[in-house]
Amino acid sequence: MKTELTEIQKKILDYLIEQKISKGIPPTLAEIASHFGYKNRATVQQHLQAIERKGYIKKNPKLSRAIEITVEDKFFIPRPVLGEVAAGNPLTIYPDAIDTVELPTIARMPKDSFLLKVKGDSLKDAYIFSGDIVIVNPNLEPKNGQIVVAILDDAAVVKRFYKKKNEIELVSENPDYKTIVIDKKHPSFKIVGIVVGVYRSMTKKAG
Amino acid sequence: MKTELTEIQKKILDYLIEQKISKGIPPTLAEIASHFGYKNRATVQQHLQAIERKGYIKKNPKLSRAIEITVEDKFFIPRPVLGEVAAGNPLTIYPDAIDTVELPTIARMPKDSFLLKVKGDSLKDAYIFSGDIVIVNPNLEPKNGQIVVAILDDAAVVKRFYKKKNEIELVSENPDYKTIVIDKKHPSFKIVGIVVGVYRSMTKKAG
DNA sequence: AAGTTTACCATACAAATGTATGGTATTTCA
DNA sequence: TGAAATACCATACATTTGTATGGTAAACTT
Repeated sequence: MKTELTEIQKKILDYLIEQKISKGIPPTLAEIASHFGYKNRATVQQHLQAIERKGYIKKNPKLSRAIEITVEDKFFIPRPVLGEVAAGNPLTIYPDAIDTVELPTIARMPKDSFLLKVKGDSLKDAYIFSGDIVIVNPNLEPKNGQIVVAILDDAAVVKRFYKKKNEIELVSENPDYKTIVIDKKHPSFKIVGIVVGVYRSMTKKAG
Repeated sequence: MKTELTEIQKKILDYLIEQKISKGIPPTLAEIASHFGYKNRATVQQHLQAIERKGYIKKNPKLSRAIEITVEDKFFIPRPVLGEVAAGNPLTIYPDAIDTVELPTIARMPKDSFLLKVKGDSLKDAYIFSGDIVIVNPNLEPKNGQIVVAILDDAAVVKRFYKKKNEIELVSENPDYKTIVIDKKHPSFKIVGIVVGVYRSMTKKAG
């Protein structure tokens, strides 16, 4: 049976998965060491041996970058959904996770991103629908035309973003909803982040 | 602009793509050399330089296995499209053959599921669009109404599945496309898997 | 109190790896 | 006919890489 990983081992495994997905190739020992600030590769080597002993990875001896990740269930990674966000009219973000989705690893977002569940159909024409999960990155500067999550008077909306001279426009793709225009100095307005991906699970609805 | 690759260069690029998809990591020079029967790595080295010069790959100097494939559409190898394959084929019957997916050469992603990129808009009303990536599970029995990936005479389609008495119906959500009806005994028909999720990256299009 | 696991460090070394350089033969093209 | 591109070969070399070995210190069992 699989033993539990220690915190550090977990972090290293996470890094392996992240690198494999984002860069396409697993890192070398040296790269892992450098990322975690280790002064030599032997430290990493020993951690990998521990992780392998516990059955989470498999190493192909002598070959470079030949770390195989054997926790295949990890194809879907459970992630907390932080709240619901309105595509139509504003809705509140809950402080705690309201749900969990199993996100495919391809959709694996940079660490700083989070998930929100979309309610409403105002982004219909941008191909985002009620029930979809949007992946939000809070650390990107919004560019005109991008879809953003914004907070307006304590409620969150998903809209297309346009910066004008003195104000910001939040546009719905669906003509049924009016464009929101906000003065740049509006006190309770804040861009939460940019929608970098959309995921929808099909397993429930079978019709 | 990109220059044409020679036959051998093409074969090497194909091998790079195949390895990247099946093994997860690009091969080393030595591995390529051994696969093609070259006696030394310098030969491969020169071919890679040529391929890079022509813009199909990018190499990260000094790092092992650091071959980046820059022709990203090639990540999914296009399979013949129903309509085009046609030329005398019985398949020309189905006029909506334009709707296809591109199958990865070796769809051997993590154990259970693999990814397909959707081309065409026949599933528009099921909220799946051209460019979306669908996650396919080959180990589930298709139920009526579920969206499946099927192979029909060397081309792959994504459609909603309905089992009738003697035949199988593959229905497009988009009324522009006609329903495909296949006899259950059709020799070259095969269900590849069930679509369990849809993912779309928003990072590229910015308006 | 003694043993084990975890978490690092340092040094050492053979093999793997990418790269540089120079050479030969064939084909392609102006 | 001659230059250029292609397709190989061989040798050489500095790094990179994986791995082995030995050591220290803290934390956690038993």
